Amino acid sequence: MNYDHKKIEKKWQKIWEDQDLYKADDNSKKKKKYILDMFPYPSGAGLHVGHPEGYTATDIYSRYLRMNGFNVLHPMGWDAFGLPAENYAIKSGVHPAESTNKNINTFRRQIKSLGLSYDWSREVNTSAPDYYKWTQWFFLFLYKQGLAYKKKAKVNWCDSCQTVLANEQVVNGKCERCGNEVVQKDMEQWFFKITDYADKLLEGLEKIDWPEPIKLMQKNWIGKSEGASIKFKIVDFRFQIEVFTTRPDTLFGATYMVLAPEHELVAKLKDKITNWKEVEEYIKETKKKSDLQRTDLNKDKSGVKLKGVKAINPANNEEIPVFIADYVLASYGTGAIMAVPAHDERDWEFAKKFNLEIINVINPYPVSPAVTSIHSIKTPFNTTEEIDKKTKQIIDGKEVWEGVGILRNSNEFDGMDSEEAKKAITKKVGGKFKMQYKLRDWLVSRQRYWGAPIPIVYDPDGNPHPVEEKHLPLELPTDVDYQPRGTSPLDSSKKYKTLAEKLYGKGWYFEIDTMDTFVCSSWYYFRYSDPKNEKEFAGKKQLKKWMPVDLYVGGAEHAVLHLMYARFFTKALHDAGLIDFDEPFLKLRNQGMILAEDGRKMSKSLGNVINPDDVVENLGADSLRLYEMFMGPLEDTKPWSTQGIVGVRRFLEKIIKLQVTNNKPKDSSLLNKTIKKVTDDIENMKFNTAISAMMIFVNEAQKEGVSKDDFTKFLIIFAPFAPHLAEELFESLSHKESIFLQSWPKYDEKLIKDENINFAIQVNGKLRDSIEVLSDISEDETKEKALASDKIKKWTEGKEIIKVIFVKNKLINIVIK
RNA sequence: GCCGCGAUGGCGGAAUUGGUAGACGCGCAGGACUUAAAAUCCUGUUCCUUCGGGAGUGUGGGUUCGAUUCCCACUCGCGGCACCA
Repeated sequence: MNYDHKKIEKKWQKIWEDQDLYKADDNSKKKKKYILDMFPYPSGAGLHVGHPEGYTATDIYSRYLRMNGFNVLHPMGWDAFGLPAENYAIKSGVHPAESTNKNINTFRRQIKSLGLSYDWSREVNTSAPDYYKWTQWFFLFLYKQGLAYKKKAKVNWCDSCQTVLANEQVVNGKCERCGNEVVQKDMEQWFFKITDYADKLLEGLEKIDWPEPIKLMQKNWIGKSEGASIKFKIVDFRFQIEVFTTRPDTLFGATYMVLAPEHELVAKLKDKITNWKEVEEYIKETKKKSDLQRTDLNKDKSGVKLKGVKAINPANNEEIPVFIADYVLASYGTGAIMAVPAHDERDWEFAKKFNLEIINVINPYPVSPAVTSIHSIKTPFNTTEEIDKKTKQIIDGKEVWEGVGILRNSNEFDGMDSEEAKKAITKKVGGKFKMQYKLRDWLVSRQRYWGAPIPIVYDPDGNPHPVEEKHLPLELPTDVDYQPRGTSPLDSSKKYKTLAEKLYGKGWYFEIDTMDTFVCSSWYYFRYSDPKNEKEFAGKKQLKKWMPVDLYVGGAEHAVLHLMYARFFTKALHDAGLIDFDEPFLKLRNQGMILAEDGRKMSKSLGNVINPDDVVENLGADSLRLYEMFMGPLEDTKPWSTQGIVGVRRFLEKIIKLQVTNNKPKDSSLLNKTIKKVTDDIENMKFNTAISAMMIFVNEAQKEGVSKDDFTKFLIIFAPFAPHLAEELFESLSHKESIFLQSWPKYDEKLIKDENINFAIQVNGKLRDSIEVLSDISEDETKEKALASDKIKKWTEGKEIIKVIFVKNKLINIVIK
C-alpha cells in the first residue's frame, strides 16, 4: 500500500463527521472531562503553524481520554471581535462582519483539515448577536453587582487621526498609523472593579495546577505590598498629606515629601504656594507627556518645590519641604510619598539634584548567618571590612541602603531591628497598616465599532441606566461610518439613536462605546457547555455537568490579561451564587512559539512563513500533527525544520510497510514498554518522547516482523497522534468499528521487566566495563563478576579497594586508592 | 533595574528520586540496489588521540564514591514588569 494521505484523510474526516464521533454527550453517565484550547482570533492571514501545536496536544489528550472511558467536551470557536477587522473596513470599505465571517470560514476549513476531534455542534462566535447578547448580560450582571462603573480616565489619543488608540496601536509613544506623538486625553470610560478581587485572585492561585512562572506573573501583576498609611500635617493648613509606605521604619529619615502633579491637594494649596506660576507650568508640562515619557527610567528626575508649604514629619516634628514631581504616580497609593533619600534610590537621586538633606537611619547588619537566615535575606557582604566600608559610605550620605538593618538617628528606636521598627514607629505616629495593590480596575470601554455594544442607556439628563434584559441583544448597528472622527463610530448611526428613543422616549440615547474584546473571551468557556441556550448564558445543569475546565492549553501571551479576567468573571459569578466553583481552569499548560527555519519569528515581511495548508497538502495532516508534537517539549520555543518533518513522514511510511504476521509474539516486552511509555507520556503531555518510543517499536517491528495482535495494540496507542492513518490501517485489519471506539490497551507489569540487564562497572566513578547479568542480581554476585572482569582487573591491580557502591539494576562503583 | 525561564553533538532534542550523557529524529559519510539518479535498505557518526586512553552538558568554584541533575559566583539568550514608594 502506498501512502495516499490526501485520500485517507479526506475519507476519514467525512466518516467521523457522519458518525458524530466526537460529540460531547450531555446525558452520558460517564465521567466528564473538559479539554479546552484558547480560541483563535480569525485573522486575515489564516491559520499559523503555531495554532496546530496546542490544538494537536489537546486533541491527542481528548482522544486518549475518550478511549479511557471519559465523556469529553472538546470544543472550538472564534474570538471574532477586534480591531484588525475594523482597520480593514476603514481601508477597504468591507464591513467587519463580512471579512470576519470570511476569515472564520477559512479558519474552520483549515482546522478541520487537521483531523481534530472537536464537537463542532458547540462552535461559538463572539461577534454573533446570540453570543454577544450574553456578553452584554455579563456587563449588566457586573453593573448590578456594583462591579461596573464609569469615570473619567486617560486614553491614548492621536491628534492627527482624531481617534482614540488602543494600547497596541501605540508604538514607542507614537501612533501606529501616522507616526504622530500620542497624547493622553481625559474621557469618560467604563471600568470593571477587578481590584475588589485582588486578594481572591491571589489566593486562588494556590489551588490550581498552572505553570509556576504564570502564577508568578499574575502575582506580580496584582502586586500586593504590605505597608503603612501615615498622615503628615501641613503647617498652618487644615488638610493633611496621607502617604503609603512599605518602610515606616525609615520615617525619621523622611526629609521631604512629594505629591504627584495631579494630586488634588495641589489646587487646594494654591493660596499658600508662593511660586504658583512655576508650579502650574510644571503641571501643564506633565499633562503633555505620555505615560511612556513619564516613566522613562533613564530621564533625570524633575520637580518643583511648593514654596510656602511645609509639612511636619510626625516622628520628630521637623518641618520638611513639599514638592511636586512626576516620578510620583497619582494612580498608586495615595499619590503622595514621604521621601527618604538615604534609603530609596529614587528619592536619593531627587535629593542629590535638589540638594536636600539626606539622613541615614538604618545601618546594614553585620555579616552574620543568624541574621541573614532570620530575615531570609542575602547579605551582599563577605567580610567585616566590606561592611564597615559600606556602612561608612551610607552614613556619609554617599550611598543608598535599601536593605534591612539596625536603626540609628531615630531617637528611642535607635538600635532596634528594622522589621520590628516598622510596627513600633507606625504605632507611635498613629499610622495604619495597609495593603496596597498594583492591580488597577479594568478599563473595558472602547471607542470602536467592531465590538459588543455596552448595554447602557442615558436619560435626557445624561444619567446612565442599564438596558433591560428583554431588549438584549442590543445589536450593533450597520449604518455607521467607520472613519475615526474623535468619538465611537456608533455615534454616526441614525438607527441606533432612533431605537433608543423608540424604546425609552425622547432624548434618551445609548452608550456609543463598545466593549474590550477581552470581555467576550472572559466567559466563552461557559458558553460551550450550553451554546444554544436562549434563556441563560448557560443552563445550571449544563454548567454543573461540564465546568470547570479540566485542561486549558494556549500561548503564554495570555498569562496575565485573559486568564486574570476569566478568573475574575468566574469569581464574580461564584460570589453571586450562580456557580459553585470559583476557578475556571483547573490545569493550564502553555505551548511554546514555533519560529521560522531561520530562528526568527515567522512574518510576512521576512517571507519565512510556513503555511499549514501547504504542509497538509504535501505531507498530510498526520505528518504535520506528528511533527509538531515531535519537535520538542510542548512549552518550548522551537524552530521549524522542513527537513525534520520529512523524518516523521518516513516514520508513517515505515508503519504502512510493516510485515504483519499471524504468529504469536515471542516476547511482547517491547510492546508493553511502549504502551507504558506512551500512556505515561500522554498523561504528562510529553508527546515528543511518546513518539520516539513508538519509533523504537516500529524500528524493531521492521526488523523482526510484528504479530497482528501486537500491531493492533500499537495502532490503538498510535491513533491519537495520527488519527487518519491509524484508522485506515485499523480498517485494513478487517475491523468494522472506528479505532477511537476501542479501549486503551493495558500493559503487563511482568512483561516490562527485562530478564537481562546491562550492568555498568565503574572504577572511581568512571565507566570501565559493563556486563550482561540477570536482573535483581545480588550485590555480592555482581561484585564478584565485576572484579573478575579483565578490563576491571587492569584498573584494580595493585590498588587498595576502599569501598564498593552498589546500585540495584544499574551499576557498581569500585572505589580504589 | 527587578522578576521568571533557559544554555547538552553539525541541527531539533533524550536522560525516573544524583547512577552507563547524547535515546529518537534530521543532517552528514560509506556501502547495497540501479545503466544512472531519486526513493529504499544496511553500517558509522560528541571531540581529541601516539588507539593505551583522555576530555566533554555556557564559564569558574564547591558538595559527593559518583553531578546535565544539588549549592555558590558569573556570562550569554529569551520572556514579563518597569519611578508601584
